[in-house]
This record gives sequence, structure tokens and C-alpha cells, in this order.
Amino acid sequence: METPRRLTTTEYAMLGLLASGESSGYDLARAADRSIRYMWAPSRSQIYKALPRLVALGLATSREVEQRGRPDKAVYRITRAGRATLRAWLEDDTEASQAGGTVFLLKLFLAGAAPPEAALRQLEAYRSRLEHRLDAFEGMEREPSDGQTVYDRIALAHGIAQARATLGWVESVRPQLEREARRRRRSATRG
Amino acid sequence: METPRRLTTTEYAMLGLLASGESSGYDLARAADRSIRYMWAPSRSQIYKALPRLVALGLATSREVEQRGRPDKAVYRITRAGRATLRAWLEDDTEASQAGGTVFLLKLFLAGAAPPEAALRQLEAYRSRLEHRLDAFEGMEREPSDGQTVYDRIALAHGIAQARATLGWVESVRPQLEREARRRRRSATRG
DNA sequence: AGTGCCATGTAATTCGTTACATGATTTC
DNA sequence: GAAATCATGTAACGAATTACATGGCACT
Repeated sequence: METPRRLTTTEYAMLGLLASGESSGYDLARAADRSIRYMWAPSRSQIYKALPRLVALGLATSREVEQRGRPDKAVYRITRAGRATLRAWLEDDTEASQAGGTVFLLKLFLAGAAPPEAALRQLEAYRSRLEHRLDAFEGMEREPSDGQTVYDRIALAHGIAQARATLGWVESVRPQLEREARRRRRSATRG
Repeated sequence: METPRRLTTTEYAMLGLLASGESSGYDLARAADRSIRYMWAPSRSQIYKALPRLVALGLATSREVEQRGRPDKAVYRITRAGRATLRAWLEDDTEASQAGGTVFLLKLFLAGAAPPEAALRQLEAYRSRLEHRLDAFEGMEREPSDGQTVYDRIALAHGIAQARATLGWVESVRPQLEREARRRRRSATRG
């Protein structure tokens, strides 16, 4: 258990996948390729390096499993501390804005491992970042900088179109997330 | 002049900025922050390392400029070979698909340094990648994989919404790019 | 019986970020 | 006159990619 520095997105992604069950590095790579590939695509060797780091931080445990006809493999299991770390990350809505919103999408994808409010908070923060970005783009459109070319303007239109469409998506999914949050709260109290 | 390996995107971006005039590393960093920040945001130290590599490859030259009250600076100028390398990159439409299309946008932004057909070819390749991506997403929507949650479906809808909006943008800008290509061809022959 | 692919990794290299250094210059 | 900022960079570190290694198994 080492010093608690901030994890990389790859490490959080692996924690997130481990949250739904024990797995080997190889299988995590396969699972990542099937599920989160469009949001986060770590290479296999990247995963093999991340997992021991999680163990060193006490966020996962590993055990060796012997196999016939294959090299032994290490399977990893998330710990209590790992789940807490994952949850904290899923609840943290201060992510830096980046193109494509891939980290936001990753958090949304893994939102089942956090309280149902977390996804809604992420959505709000995402909306806010999108609006700032759209404002900046619209400002550039109104007041073109000096050497602006046709190409610049067209590239700018791309950003504006994407931001607007994504803001539309935000509005359309908010009620779905709210419904899901109510459903989860019900099934939590009913149990 | 070393072995001609493939350049990094940062190196191409710096070549692209140098194409519009001699500049120092510091000024390139400022220019990048003002122009291509949303597509490509290299750190200053990244730029300072890229520039000598461009010189070593014969794609740029540098000279020292003394200053009063400031450290000396190195200013860089793109070479013939550098322009050719940049043009080849701007014409190459086999870029891997990635979220946000940032490399495509960078090429579009710098399209003035290549023949006017290049931008149109890039646009077509981008459209094709978007359509493949949209097909994949729609396939996932039709045939949900096993453990699919509400969150997975919502994240998928994000990808679909963005891809559709971006395809709409493609159609809206194609005529603009065609017009610009005609304009540039005219002014090339008229000269 | 050869070719390729599955399942596990390790190693080498490159890329990129963050923090530090330095001295002048403007700002409060 | 202290504090922020400009204008150059360098150094240390961490992350990510690509290539390599190994042995069985599956297909033709």
C-alpha cells in the first residue's frame, strides 16, 4: 500500500471493469475491446502494467492460477478500497474538458458502480463544459481572428455542430437517467 | 538529415504552423494555443523537443536570434522538404479513426498548404469512417450484448447522436469546400 | 507438417506532462 | 519593492505504443 497519488484513466477503467468480477489481464483486455473501446482503448501491455500498480495501492488483490497447456495467469479482484476509489472518481465531476468527452462517457458507462446521483452530476458537469465550449466557438465565429481562412471557418463549424448536437443529446437523456435513479433508489430501499 | 521515419502529429502540426512563416518555439506555442488548441494541444516543452527533430530531419532550419533583455531565441523556418512532407501528410487520407476526429480537423485547418483537392479527399475519408462507426453503433443498438445496462445504452446513444450530427455537417460543408477548390484553381491558373 | 492464432506476458522505445530555472519587465 | 508575467528553455518522470518471446492448439 503505497502513497495515494491520483490514478490514471487506464487504472480507473481497469478498476471499473474489475468491479463486475474477478478477471485476468488478458480477459480484461478482451472485455475492454468489446465494451469501452470507443471511449478508452488501452493496449494489452498497458493493462499488464496497470494491474500490479493497483495491487501495490491496495485497490486490488491478485492470485496465480495454474493452467494446463497455457502459461499460468494472474487473476485480479477489486478490494473494498478499490471500490471506494472507483466510486470517488465516478462522483468527481471536475474532469477537464476534452474533445469527444471520452472520460465522461467512460464514467457514464461505469456509473452502475456508484450511487445513482453520480451519473446525473456527471451529466450536468458535461453539459456545462459543452456550453462553455460552444460559447467559445460562437465567439470565434462572431469575431474571426486575423488570418482566418475558409478552412478555419469550416473546422469551427464542425465544433459548433458537434457541441449543439451533444447538448441536444444531454437534454434527451436526462429524464432517462432520472428514471433510472428513482428505480435504483426504490430497489435499494425495498431490499 | 536522419532516417525518414513517420512524424508524430505534434511534429506535423508544428510544420503546419511553420508553413505560414518563420517562428520561435515560444511563438509557436502561443499560435497553437490561439488556433489549433481544440484539435491539438501540445505542451510547450513538447514543442521545444519537436523542433530540433524537424531540423535533424531536414524539414526545417533554425537560426539563433540575439535579444536585449531576453534570452536568445531560436527561430525556425520550414524547408522545401518540410513543405513536401507536410503536403504528403495533408493528402494522406488513411488516418485511423479516433474520437472527435481531431487529426482530421487539424488537417482541414492546415489544408491551405496542400492542393485544394486534398481537403475534399480528407472529408470523404472522414465521412466513410463516420459511417462505419455509425453502422457499428447501430448494430450494437439492435443487438445489445449480454450484461447491458441503462448506462451502456445511454452512452451508445451519445455516439450515435454525435456521428449523425457530424455526418450532417459533412454534407453541409462539402459544397463550401468545392467552391473553395474551384476558387483556388482559378486563382492558380489566372496567376 | 507447416502456418497461423490463442493466451500469457516482458522489453525497448517514444511520447508527453509537470516541475524547475533564470532574468527582465510590467503591475499593484 | 513585492508579486505576477513574459520569454526562453531544461530535466525528471510517467504513460503508452510497438516489437519481441514462448509454447500449445487448431486448421488445411
